[in-house]
Amino acid sequence: MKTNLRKYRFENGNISQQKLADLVNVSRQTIVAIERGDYNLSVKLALLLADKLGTTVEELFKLEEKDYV
Amino acid sequence: MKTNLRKYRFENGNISQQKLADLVNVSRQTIVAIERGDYNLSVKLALLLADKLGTTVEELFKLEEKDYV
DNA sequence: ACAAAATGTCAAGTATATTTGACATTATGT
DNA sequence: ACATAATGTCAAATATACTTGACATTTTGT
Repeated sequence: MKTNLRKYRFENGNISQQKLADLVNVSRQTIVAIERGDYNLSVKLALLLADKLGTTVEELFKLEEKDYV
Repeated sequence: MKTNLRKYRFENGNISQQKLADLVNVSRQTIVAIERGDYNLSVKLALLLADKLGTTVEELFKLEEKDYV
């Protein structure tokens, strides 16, 4: 699964990892892990992130070939 | 988090839990748990379900008041 | 140049998503 | 009425999301 969380984090207020983490109530390490990719976060967190960054889950996280069954 | 997976499952080809489970490669129990609600599935599975049911994650899963920080 | 903020990364612990198996109940088709 | 498919539910095991803490490196502002 690919993500452009980092891109949206910069484009949307240029917010720090820590600040974003606080906004959605997770640890900074979780944000780091998500940005690093290959991290299958929960849909609730994905919805919160999309909400705070003013976008959609589909825009923030994209399935790759290997993800489809 | 609220879900209308069940509604979409019926409206979209009237597919059985087992068949949907097979489509996204999880066990039927996982589908049951998701439909029962209060189940925080992974975003990858959410994206797959939305894809197979021809809708979006946002349409399939909605945050509730208590989910917002 | 210096201090402070932001980021990268490792490791160990806790919470919970997902699986497997099994059985009971309810719906559906013939 | 009967067989089969679909669903509800429980319990135990495994995989993994997420946390906490700690330290090093890089970036940014003055």
